[in-house]
Amino acid sequence: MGIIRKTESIKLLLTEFHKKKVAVSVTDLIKRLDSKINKSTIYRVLEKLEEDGVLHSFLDKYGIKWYAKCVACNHKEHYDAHPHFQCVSCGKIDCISMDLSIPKIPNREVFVAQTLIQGKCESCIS
Amino acid sequence: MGIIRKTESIKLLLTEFHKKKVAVSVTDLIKRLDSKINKSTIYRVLEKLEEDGVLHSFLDKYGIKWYAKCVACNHKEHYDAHPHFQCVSCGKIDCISMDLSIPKIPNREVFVAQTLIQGKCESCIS
DNA sequence: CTATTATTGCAACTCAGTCGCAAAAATAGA
DNA sequence: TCTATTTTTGCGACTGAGTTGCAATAATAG
Repeated sequence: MGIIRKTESIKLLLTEFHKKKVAVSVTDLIKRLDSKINKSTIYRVLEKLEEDGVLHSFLDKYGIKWYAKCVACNHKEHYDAHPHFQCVSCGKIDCISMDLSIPKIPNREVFVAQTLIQGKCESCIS
Repeated sequence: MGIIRKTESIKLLLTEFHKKKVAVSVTDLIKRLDSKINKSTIYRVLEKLEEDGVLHSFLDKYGIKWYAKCVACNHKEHYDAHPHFQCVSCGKIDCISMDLSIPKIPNREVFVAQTLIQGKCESCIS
């Protein structure tokens, strides 16, 4: 169902994603917005923004949840076909605009494929 | 460094992977071997077997840790280039023997790519 | 402005995974 | 085979991400 009322928490969280082009981890949001929004609220708002196709989520290599702005997603088609890149040095994650074709597998019906690429980002290559 | 001594726990855990070709979640192993091996020991043994290149690990769509037997891995080259397939109905995970090429990305140094494919397995397609 | 309904904060909880430490088990060497 | 050494195990307590129920608060319709 998603967002019905425009609340302060929702505005604050949307601002976080407007000012950053990269993905943001929920744990990071909780730390930074601690004085302003409750942890449960953060989880609940992000969940709704994902339902609305505003954000998409995925887990990093540690199983931590991240969110990023959707560009081509909406609430009908929300497949996150693009891969995510996590820097092993600084931990930062970017959405890579690259359309990895979802592989077909015999005898199985494939819905989604999530790819997490690991390596060093531009700033961390010394 | 990996396994140094052949203990009962190690034998038991190796048996679990010999009799199954599919991946096994740590939580499942803990439930099934509860009376025989302590939870901490299970985590520690699996970690060592991964160091030795006997098993490889990955996280499923819920962030839960799974292990599977390595076929072409060893302690020097341990890249898990193959994708994993998780059935959204029964939760079972298989290693798919398909060599997805690791994508190259401009300005970044890429080490590993992990792909989790989601869909319905043969038994769950109705 | 008020009634209704969605949203929030709070505190307590769940559950996977980790850690320190003393006890037990495996191995090497005599 | 026995003993000393070192690894491995079990235990219990802990950590930290994410969830839940509920009462209080805030947004919206009318």
